[in-house]
Amino acid sequence: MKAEDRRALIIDAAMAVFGDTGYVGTTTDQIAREAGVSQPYVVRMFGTKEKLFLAVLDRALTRLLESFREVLADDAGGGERDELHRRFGTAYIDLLRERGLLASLMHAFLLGTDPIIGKAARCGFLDVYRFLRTEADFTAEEVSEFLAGGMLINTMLGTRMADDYDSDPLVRELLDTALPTKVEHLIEAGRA
Amino acid sequence: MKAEDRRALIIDAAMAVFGDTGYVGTTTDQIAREAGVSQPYVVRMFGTKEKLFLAVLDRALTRLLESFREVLADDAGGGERDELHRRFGTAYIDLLRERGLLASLMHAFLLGTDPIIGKAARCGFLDVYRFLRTEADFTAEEVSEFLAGGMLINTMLGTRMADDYDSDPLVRELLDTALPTKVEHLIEAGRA
DNA sequence: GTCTATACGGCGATAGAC
DNA sequence: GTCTATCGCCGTATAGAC
Repeated sequence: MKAEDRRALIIDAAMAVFGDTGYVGTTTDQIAREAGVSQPYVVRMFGTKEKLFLAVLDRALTRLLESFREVLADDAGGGERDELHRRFGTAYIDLLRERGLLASLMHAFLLGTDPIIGKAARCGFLDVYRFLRTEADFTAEEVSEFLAGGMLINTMLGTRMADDYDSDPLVRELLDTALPTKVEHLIEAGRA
Repeated sequence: MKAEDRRALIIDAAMAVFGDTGYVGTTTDQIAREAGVSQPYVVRMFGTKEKLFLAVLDRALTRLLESFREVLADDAGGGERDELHRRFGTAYIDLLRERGLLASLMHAFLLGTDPIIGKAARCGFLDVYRFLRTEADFTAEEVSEFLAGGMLINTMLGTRMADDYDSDPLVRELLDTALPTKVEHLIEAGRA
């Protein structure tokens, strides 16, 4: 297999595991096993664990903005404002299908004290903010509200709250209210 | 010094450091230095690092609900609904003064895959949800919106976004919009 | 391009003195 | 109640073969 394909494969594996157990809590060995390669090869290919995480972060942000740009392209300024917002919400929820993507993002957002990763995370968050504000023409209040909902979803994902969806009616209410669309994806993601 | 006082002191120190670098990213030695004691003593007093983190989590949740109950007590059902919500928001922002409290909470919320800490985090989150829903009489939608705003604040805290408050006008707009009241506390907290 | 073997450092936890 | 000394493990990274 070519290095480039292997690289993409390892990034996907890393995203999945980083999403589960965070940057510090994940070992390069876990990632290697997930990707079906040896631990030293993972390090060799990316230089350091830190650089691998940065690659995952970059991938996640690229996918996120890609999805959002698609929504914008499909819309083409014709429809109503509320409908557009709803479709951004749906696009976000759909990203839950890509294992570890939003979870890795969220973990990155809590690494602000790390000089390298922290800076990358702030820049990435701002890129999303800038997109919604300028390209999608949200007002500052609209962006804030949209991002807040997103962070609540990410938090629910992080707590694995969906694991208790059936056993606790309060959890059911919480998730049904917090999510803009149906909850199946989150439950899937939570249990994967 | 008595063990009980030392215990409280170490919990405070641990909250500060865990808030900065998370559960896995924090060493018991860092906590010990912050508390001005030896590393083995920290472990000795709490048994394990995990139990120490659980103590910090418990402390944070207790303080949070304490603050909220005060708001409710002061209000006594007299004022308007919106005003009460605003005061809950202010109470939340005030907790940013207690170093590492909200940040440690947020880190706990991303540890859902940990069998022990994850369960505690889910229960804690639900306790807050239950309080707002039943004691404070929020509707499910009101709770969801309130929590979403809180999670956005926590995320901004985690990214240390406030460090760029002066240098980037977009950051300024983001923080000014995302925070229900004035931003000074967060900036303080972000730079402490 | 990918592996095996291994060096090296760091961290949680224990032992035991004072 | 608190410290010093230290063990043992684990994880990243390197060396080098195939």
